[in-house]
Amino acid sequence: MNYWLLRSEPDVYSIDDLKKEDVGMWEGCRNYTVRNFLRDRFKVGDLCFFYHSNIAPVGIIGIMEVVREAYPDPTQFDPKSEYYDPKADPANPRWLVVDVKFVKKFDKCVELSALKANPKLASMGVVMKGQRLSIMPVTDAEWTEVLRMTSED
DNA sequence: GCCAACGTTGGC
DNA sequence: GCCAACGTTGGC
Repeated sequence: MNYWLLRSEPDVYSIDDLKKEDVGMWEGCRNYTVRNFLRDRFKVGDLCFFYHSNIAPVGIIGIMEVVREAYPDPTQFDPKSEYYDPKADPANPRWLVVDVKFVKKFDKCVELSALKANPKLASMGVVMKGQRLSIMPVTDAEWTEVLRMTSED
């Protein structure tokens, strides 16, 4: 199984929104690298960090689990959606989603500044400059280390 | 709101 | 297939 980090702006979709729904569709990814992760590497049972971007505090706020593997993102065909893609072909969809289930919300956000300050996480995608993917793989070691940080004071 | 960095597009 | 221009992202 794999570990992932999924970014979302809480304005658009927050961990509290996911908690309310319990199972949510991770919609709106419009990047081919991310699409390929979803298509090729996301498996049921994979665990994901939920990362809040753009609004303070920026950082990892909880955990979710993949409960359904990749299928076509319905928003690409919906002209009313902000994710509508006029070039998307229903016979050969470009964009995919997975379903994720709420697992837990951390008592305290593991902030980006704390991630950056931890030398063990120096190679973690999210702390690296210019790394803008909304979905990134997380290594076993990084996963364990971030979890350890949630129990720090 | 700014800016750096990167992905995507389109002309050639 | 290259590459410049443009758009978008995300942290601050």
